[in-house]
Amino acid sequence: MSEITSPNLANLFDDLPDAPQPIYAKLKQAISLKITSGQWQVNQRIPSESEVVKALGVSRMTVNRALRELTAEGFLVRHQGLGTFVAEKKAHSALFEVHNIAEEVAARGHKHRSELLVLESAKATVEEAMTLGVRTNHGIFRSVVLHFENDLPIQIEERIVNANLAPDYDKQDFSLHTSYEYLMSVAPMTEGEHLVEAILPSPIECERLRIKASEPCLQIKRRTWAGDDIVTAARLLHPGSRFQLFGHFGR
Amino acid sequence: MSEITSPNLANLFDDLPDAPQPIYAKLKQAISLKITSGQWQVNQRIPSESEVVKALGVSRMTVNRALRELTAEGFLVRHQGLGTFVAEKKAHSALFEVHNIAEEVAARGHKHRSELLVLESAKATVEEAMTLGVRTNHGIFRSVVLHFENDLPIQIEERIVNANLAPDYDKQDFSLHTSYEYLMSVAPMTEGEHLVEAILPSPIECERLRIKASEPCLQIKRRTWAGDDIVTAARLLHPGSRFQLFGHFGR
DNA sequence: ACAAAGCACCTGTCTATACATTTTAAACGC
DNA sequence: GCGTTTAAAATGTATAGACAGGTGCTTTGT
Repeated sequence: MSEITSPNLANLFDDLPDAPQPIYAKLKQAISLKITSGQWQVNQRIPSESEVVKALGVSRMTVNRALRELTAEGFLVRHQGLGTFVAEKKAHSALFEVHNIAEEVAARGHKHRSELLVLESAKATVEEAMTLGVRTNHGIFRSVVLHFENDLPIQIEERIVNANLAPDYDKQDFSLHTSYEYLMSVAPMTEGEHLVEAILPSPIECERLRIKASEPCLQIKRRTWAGDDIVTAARLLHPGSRFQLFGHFGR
Repeated sequence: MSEITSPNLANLFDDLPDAPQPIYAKLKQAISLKITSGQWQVNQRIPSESEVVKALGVSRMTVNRALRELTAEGFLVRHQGLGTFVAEKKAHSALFEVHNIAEEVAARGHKHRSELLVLESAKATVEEAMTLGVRTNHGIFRSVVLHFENDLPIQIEERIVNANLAPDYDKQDFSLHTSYEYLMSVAPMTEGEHLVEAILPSPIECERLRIKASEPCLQIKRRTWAGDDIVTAARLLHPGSRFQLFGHFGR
């Protein structure tokens, strides 16, 4: 609850595809985009319901529904009498925080850094197109990043990115933000799937992770979509001795 | 969409604590109770919004909110023009189906069988009480079951069960139903958490799973609650070469 | 000066109404 | 009898209005 002033609302609906969808859905999308793109910072106060009503000429109940659902999804925190604020944690990491390893490491009070090992642009091979689950001959980016927690390797992140949706992926400075953060800003994910396995990594990977050849690793393969388009396919490799997944479900 | 008739609504608010809470919340609680208690079966049609309005004298928007949120939470499925139905799948298995390995094996068209290795009744040790997260000196059951898929070991299921909630756990025939199925029938879970790790199993476990000592395994530790009471804590061990977890998330 | 009351603003909920869209079934025309 | 139209019912969304309750600032009273 640091900021009290509310951001401008004139450009709320910018950069939004004008696919026919309900007002509340457009509002949700616009607001979550503001948040994931970083235009609205964590703990910043966002416009009140009545402000949005006045600015956009919609009903308060419609705004209320959008804000309520975004709150349930973890984007926002609301306080009666005070206002609505951008939430600390991310919605989709309610189950698996590994989306953004930098954030998770920071949450444990540890130091995070990363090394960019590979970053290249290419036409997708047949195999990569299969992995992405898209029609062939898409332009793609491929990146490999090694993440550290307190200078100990914690994750190898291998990623194929749909160049159509993230045209500037190769121009990013991944020491400033993770690839996940950049991808969320240009193509916020709406769906995803992951596959979790226990494997023995390759010798090269063992070396990079500084582990013995016999140490099992958690491998998470994940594909994420924005609408109907696949955004990225990632393979995350964690040393079993330094990492575990935590999940919670409840009715 | 099998049943067309709607269940009775007179007793909707029975068995509900009359803590001061909003109408929509009471409705949600009452309906989810009908479902988890089995009074409303899967795929059964539930009363329409207007029926609830007439029966309970509340606004349709209030009913709509309750049903909409329960749908988002996976309890219900709604079809415009048709009605509202009890959802097929359990909410918590949307991510991890390993709750019921027998069902999952059957879904793959394979043969499932299991061997009961250990089944004993005891007072909880301090360590077990810690694992269960309850006050000490609870009566518990402990079981170890080996599950096979097509006669190949696929899971070691080690489990501690709260005897207060499942008093007849030791009298079950686990060749007829899995422990998960029995526990769901006597104490339907409302919450759970799991911890996923890649580990190297012990020599005994390697022998039971018929794997080499160097083969990594996926270990899932899971605790589940029914209301405020913990029901069971389980440790599930899967050979990495024969098993992977699949999850899906979407907005 | 200081405490109390008042007030503005915010979220939370509930209601009543309206219209759109989808589906099924009944009524109708031939 | 068969295809078409129509109507009813259900969900989906949007609006306007009302009141409750929480928070913080301002005004008022002493």
